[in-house]
Amino acid sequence: MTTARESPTGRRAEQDGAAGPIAVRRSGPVLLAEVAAHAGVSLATASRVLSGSRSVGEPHRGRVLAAAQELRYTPNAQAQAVARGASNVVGLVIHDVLDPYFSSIAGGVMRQVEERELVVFLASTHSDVDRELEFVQTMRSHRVRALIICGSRTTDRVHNERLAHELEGYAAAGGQAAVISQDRLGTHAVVPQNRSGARALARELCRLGHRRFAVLAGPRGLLTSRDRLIGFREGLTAEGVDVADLQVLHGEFTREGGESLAAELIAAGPLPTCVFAVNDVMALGALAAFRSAGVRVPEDVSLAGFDDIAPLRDVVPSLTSVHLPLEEMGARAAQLALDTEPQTTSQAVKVRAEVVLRDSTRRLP
Amino acid sequence: MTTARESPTGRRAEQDGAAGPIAVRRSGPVLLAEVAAHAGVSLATASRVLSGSRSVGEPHRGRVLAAAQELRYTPNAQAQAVARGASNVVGLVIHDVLDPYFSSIAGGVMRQVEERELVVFLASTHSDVDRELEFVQTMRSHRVRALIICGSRTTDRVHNERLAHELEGYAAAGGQAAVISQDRLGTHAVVPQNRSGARALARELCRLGHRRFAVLAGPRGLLTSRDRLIGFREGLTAEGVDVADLQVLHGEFTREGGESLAAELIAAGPLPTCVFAVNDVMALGALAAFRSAGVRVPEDVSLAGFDDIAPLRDVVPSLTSVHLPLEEMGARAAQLALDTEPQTTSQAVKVRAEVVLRDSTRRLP
DNA sequence: CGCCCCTCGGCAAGCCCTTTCCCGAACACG
DNA sequence: CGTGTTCGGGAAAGGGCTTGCCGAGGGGCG
Repeated sequence: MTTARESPTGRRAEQDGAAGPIAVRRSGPVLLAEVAAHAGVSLATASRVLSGSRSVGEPHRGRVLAAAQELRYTPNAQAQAVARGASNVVGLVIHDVLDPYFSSIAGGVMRQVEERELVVFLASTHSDVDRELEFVQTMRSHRVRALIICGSRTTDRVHNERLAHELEGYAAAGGQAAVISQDRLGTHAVVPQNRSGARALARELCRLGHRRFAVLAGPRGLLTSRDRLIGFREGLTAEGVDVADLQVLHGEFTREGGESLAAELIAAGPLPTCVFAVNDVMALGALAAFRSAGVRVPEDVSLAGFDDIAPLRDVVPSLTSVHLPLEEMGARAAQLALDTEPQTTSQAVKVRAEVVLRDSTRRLP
Repeated sequence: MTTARESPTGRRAEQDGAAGPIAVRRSGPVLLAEVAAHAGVSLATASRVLSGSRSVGEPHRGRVLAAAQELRYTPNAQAQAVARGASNVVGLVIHDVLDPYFSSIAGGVMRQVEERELVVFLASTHSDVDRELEFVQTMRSHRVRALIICGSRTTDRVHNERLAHELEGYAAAGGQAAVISQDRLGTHAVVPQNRSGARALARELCRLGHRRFAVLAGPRGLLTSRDRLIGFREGLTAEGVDVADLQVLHGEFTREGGESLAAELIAAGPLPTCVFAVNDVMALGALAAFRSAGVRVPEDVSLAGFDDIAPLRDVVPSLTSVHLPLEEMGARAAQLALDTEPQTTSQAVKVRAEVVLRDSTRRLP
């Protein structure tokens, strides 16, 4: 022991002779070369022992291992990635970790990633399309082996094209990408059945006797919101409800959005018998708004959401929603990106949406 | 003026003889050398233009930029990190993304990280101490510039020592670390006032007239749980409540844990007037258990938690808890790790905990 | 007993960048 | 017109690691 510091790895410090205010730094990480020297073998041998790329005879093997342990050697993963030409990191781009929808998906992705002993780069866009683009760049620059993007498709043509372009660039550079909630990007895709889910929900609500509805929708440009709205309309029509009467309010895709839209709805006059918030986060906001306005759910108005996010478990009244297997969606996307051979044609996985009727929607007499 | 075409930067495929814009789409990322060749300048010049490390004359500058754009060049961040000897990634180790406590903290960390244009490696240990250790290794191996660990200290001496050892190794290799909820590890630390927060809570509950309490605690070895329990006891004592009567049940630090402990409590016989769950996730579990057993909160029993996690907003009755500024804690930890000069003595930040009385705890007549 | 093949170390040439060093050209000034 | 000073560009030396290739030794087999 105690020899750890004397390794003669001369840096370029020798040049400036005595004049150098720079001390003998040698404080950085331990190098493979030092391990090799310590063990009295060549660099190559040390490398082979530690990365197990080829068998190495016992005497040397043991010495290298011992040296590595003693010196507390940690391989430089960056350098390894460069040398091997392949990294073991996965990129994950979501809107926001704080949103249970995204954190559930992230959870699913991470499970898969961990199983394969990879690491994940997490980036959150906070719903900013430019940041999304930027992150694809970043991830590509880090040469992530797989990239999973969980955004929401918009009608913004320019952005869609740019994104597709970036992803194509990423794929051309040899990466695998999977996108959740978006297709037509030339990558693997995991897409929930927004439309048919909403349609089924409309049907169930109609069967409970509802005829007058309001929809709290997200921004107009958001396809997820739009699909759900369209599906809901279709469902109503199929049940013989006149969709001309349907009140549709557009707002932010957030809790605050739901809250203010619900407030608006209350202010606007007589409530419909049932309100459909196109996602659960908005539904929770709406629930809060109703509660603080003294509107009882479901007695005064029924309320349904979409996604079936985790925090719903603890809400009273329990919220009717359309269940999406969020973790599974994340996991599936990760599998697509990680287990598919590059160059394979991209797959699109449809995820089933299932209506779950709970206490927030009552049967009308 | 030489045509500068002589650059023999041939790639491994040099089959198409003279001239011409590059047509052969070699798979894999575009290299800096290709950009340089395309622009007709040297590698060094291209590098300087793209990383802005030194001024480059306009004619060349423009050509390099154009070439990079045309070829869709993306620098290899890994190689850059190796060459520069510094990476721009931050490691974040938490227990579980799905747990709102951790995702809030993660949110705070990410905000700071994003502001600085860095990226984060996220790892979740699922409360497995060995994985925690392993991840510190991994992060170190990736040479993350800063490492933030958000675990919970246990009484497991061996593990604590190992962790301290790993972190010391990380620091010795030049990294900055900050730990949330743990101190004495020789790193920066952000620690909530668990004990005094619980003490204050106990006081408030006593002032509401409660005298008979039960505590739903986490695993015995978890210091976070233990500190809160101790603080709670202290608070009770200060208010003249005999802690010998205190029922303490230990279980998992999760929703299920809270749920089954509450069920146990119910089964055990007459309920105390107030139950303190040492964290909110457990409190939510307990609430569910009470509800399904027909025990009304707060009429039949008062319930208080700790942490004030986000989903609490939508729970009825609104839950009394001890507020911790979770996002801020994450942000603070990130700041400590990112803005402090290496070699500085490590700082410990105490985070204030504040009792928030809500509807789940009623005043006794 | 000789041959061949197989195992295992080591050298050195990569991987893709950055950065230092150095030199020629361009500019200012006396 | 010479000299000093930028300034900009190229070549080459790293940065820490992997790996193709060669050669030396050792065993199995004919």
